[in-house]
Amino acid sequence: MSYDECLSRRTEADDSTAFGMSVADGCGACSSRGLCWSAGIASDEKRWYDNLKFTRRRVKRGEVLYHMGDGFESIFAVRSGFFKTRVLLQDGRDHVTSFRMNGELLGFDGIGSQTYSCDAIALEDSEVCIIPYQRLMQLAAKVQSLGLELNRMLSREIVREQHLMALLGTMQANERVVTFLLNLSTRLKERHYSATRFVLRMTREEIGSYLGLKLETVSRVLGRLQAAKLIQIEHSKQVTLLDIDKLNNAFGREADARGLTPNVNVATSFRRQPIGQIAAHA
Amino acid sequence: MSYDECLSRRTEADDSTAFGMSVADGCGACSSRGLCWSAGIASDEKRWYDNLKFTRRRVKRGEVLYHMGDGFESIFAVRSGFFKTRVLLQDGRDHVTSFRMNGELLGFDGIGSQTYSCDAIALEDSEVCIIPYQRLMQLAAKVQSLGLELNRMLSREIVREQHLMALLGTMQANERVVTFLLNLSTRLKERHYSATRFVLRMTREEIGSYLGLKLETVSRVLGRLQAAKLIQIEHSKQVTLLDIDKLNNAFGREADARGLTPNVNVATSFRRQPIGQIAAHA
DNA sequence: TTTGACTATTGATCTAGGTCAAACCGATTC
DNA sequence: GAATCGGTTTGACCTAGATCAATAGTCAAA
Repeated sequence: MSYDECLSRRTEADDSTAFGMSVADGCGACSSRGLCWSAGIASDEKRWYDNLKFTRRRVKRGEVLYHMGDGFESIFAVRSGFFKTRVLLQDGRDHVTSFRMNGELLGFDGIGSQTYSCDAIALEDSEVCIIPYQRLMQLAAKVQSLGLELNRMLSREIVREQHLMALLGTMQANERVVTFLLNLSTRLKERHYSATRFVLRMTREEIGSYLGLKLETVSRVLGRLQAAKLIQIEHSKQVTLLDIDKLNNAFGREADARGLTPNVNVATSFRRQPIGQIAAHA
Repeated sequence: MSYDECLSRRTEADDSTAFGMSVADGCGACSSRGLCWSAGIASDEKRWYDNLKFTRRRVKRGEVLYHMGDGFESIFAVRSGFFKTRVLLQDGRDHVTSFRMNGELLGFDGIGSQTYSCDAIALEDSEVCIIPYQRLMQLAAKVQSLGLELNRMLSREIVREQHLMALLGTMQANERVVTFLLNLSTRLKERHYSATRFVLRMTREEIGSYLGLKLETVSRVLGRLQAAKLIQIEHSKQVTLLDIDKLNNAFGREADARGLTPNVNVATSFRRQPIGQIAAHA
């Protein structure tokens, strides 16, 4: 089996539109190119993945990409749109564990138990590439760098979650929200969107769940940041970061590429201050 | 290169004691056998790992196995003893992200960036098997099931952290501590230790850091659990779970094999009650 | 353009858990 | 056996953030 045959699908049957599926152009032509895979792929082996073709699936806003408990078959790469993942607790509580945008991957949680351990839900009309795990691993058996890259991606997800745990375990509400905004900003910038002006795709409640806060608290912190002229919010969703440096110095940090970094580069005395004082200070 | 040669070390030079290193007996003879690897290894391929031999390293209580920022070369399997991992924040705060016992693995966080992203510290005199990542991947290139198993382990770590995030994001202090105790209990039981009577290797502060609580709060919750006759504590460290079912029904759940499960199997009305009332109820 | 369903803001109040401080305890060490 | 030390317990108090409740903005459907 050639590299191509291993993961691409060329038969007419696959070109169906059941569940909104269709065959994508190859990874080589993808606008997310360089975000999903390429980072760690040895350059001399790049040619194999330029020819990859994945089945795509459209997911409407509010629709579920996969459910906790569903049998695991594929991981997914977000082509366009925006997702959240959440774990459900038996008594009805839930917790948002990640937000995923264009070029980011979903479904790693299913590999271990062959069953997804969380829900993935589209927050706006989205499209994903379906990456069948079995076929991916067949290919990895031939292309060493692919297996290594997959390990790296899994490991980075572990580190991302470690940072988020540290955020949940140690940070104040103010810091959490600022860290969240700066992390979004960084990831958008990597995608050549504006780092300072963007739309919050998720509700205050979803932000709160992600950050371990109540929606009212999120709203209040955003209000305070706005009052301090550190950010501006229009129509609840449209955010402008007015002073990234000040935000960074106050609570955040040069957020690194992957995930929320907990390293708060700030004089200790600042950390607990109300936002107004921070703004006044710089 | 044979399977054996790939990972075992037989030369005299390696039999050194620098850094307390020595060559272990093969995995086949290891008392942790079946905890580290075997779960997911296809049975027909088992023979290869029975012959694996890893260099070992002793780590004294309080010593660091690896530091955040150290170059990544190996993952580690705990042979005996007890470890914590923690992430450090620049301003001095830290957060404990896991406790590891016999048969559990350390160092996955280093794969992604080729640099460990946290510290691993022994909480008692311990011994680990050193598993050189490069050689592991060389072997994985030949033994397909090994690569698959590694992915599964990484994925399970992701799920474990998701559960911990849900704990940190949604649970009360009482629930957190009970969940922690039940999780320890489950893991000890898997290792054929007592599920009801065990020693807490970590301080109250470390428990608190892990659970996102202050040490005083941990102490108080433990005190309340004891007053409610759900647990007993001697000399601060020796814990006896007096009624696992009641603990489970109150806050916990049949904790699953890996990691802290957040699924609280409990009537909502219970969740917020002081411990005394819970005990009185059942 | 009105209706209705969400979602977000804002204020008033409450409380779980944090903070501070003192005392205690067991294990060394002098 | 006194002194020291790291860890733990316990009490008194305080506060960040939760809770509860009222209001208002947003958007889509009728």
